[in-house]
Amino acid sequence: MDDDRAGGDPPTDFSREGSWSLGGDYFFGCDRESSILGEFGWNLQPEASRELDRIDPNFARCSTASVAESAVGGAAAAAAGQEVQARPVGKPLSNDQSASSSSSEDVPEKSTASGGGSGGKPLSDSASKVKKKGQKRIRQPRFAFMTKSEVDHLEDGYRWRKYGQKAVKNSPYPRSYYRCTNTKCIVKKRVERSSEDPTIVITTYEGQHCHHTVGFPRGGLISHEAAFASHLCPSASQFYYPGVQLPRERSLSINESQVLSGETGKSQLLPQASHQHPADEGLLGDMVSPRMRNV
DNA sequence: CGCCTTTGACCAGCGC
DNA sequence: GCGCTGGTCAAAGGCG
Repeated sequence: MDDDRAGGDPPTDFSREGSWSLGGDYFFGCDRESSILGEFGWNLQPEASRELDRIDPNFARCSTASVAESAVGGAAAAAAGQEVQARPVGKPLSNDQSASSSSSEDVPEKSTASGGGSGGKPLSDSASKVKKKGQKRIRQPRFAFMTKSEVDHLEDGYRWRKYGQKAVKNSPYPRSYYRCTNTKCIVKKRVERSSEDPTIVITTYEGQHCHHTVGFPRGGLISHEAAFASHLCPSASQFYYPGVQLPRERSLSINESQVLSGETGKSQLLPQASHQHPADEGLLGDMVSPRMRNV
């Protein structure tokens, strides 16, 4: 239940997030994994994938997701030793059309130069920013997942600075916007709670880190630990990756309807690792259902 | 003192 | 064309 907002009833009004919703179903296969992950800055060894396979063959194909997610939330899940339900997600795509409109935004950084960010404004130059008129905001690769946690901001090995918060329509919980504190890094992430299940935190990452994770000044564990944990936490799901278009079949292997209705691969993975540090509560809570969405 | 959070306003994209 | 909503900016305040 929790994990799913059954039937096309997106928790947080994803449907509305045009830009975040899929521009087209993009999944990628294992081949892409590493690259994808790499793009996101989640550098994991191939073993991770294998590890995953070993743990749950069913997810083998989705190892990518697993890895990626694990890099982020998986760690926590693993650490916390909580249940992990993997489930791909995708917004029902409306097909090509939608793809055309919103997906167009993710045009690789070419479009713009200025847009990218270099910038003009002090802090915000990040890539996907709203630049001048006429210039579209550039979307970075994104993926989202749901985590069961009491804390909104889950630690993932990087330092984030909150730069905004907005009330979400149809949800009593606000959505927070974070940006990587590394000046050279343009990664951003959004954090919001499911309106249906407050215990679920929906985190969406955008962009890729161009640096290594860092320790937490304020305490917490470091990336290594998280990464390690991630290996133990195979969560599966599929990635929606804007830049990669996968074969239809693949993208439909777990179709949206399933996803939305929560019927899908709701596999529960029980990470045996409990490498959790007492202070890690904030560390990516318990991954509930990773949802990779395009962007 | 530096960094981070909060918060209101502004702007752009999208749907109707 | 208009209105709504999402996303971002930037000033102010708080905390370590």
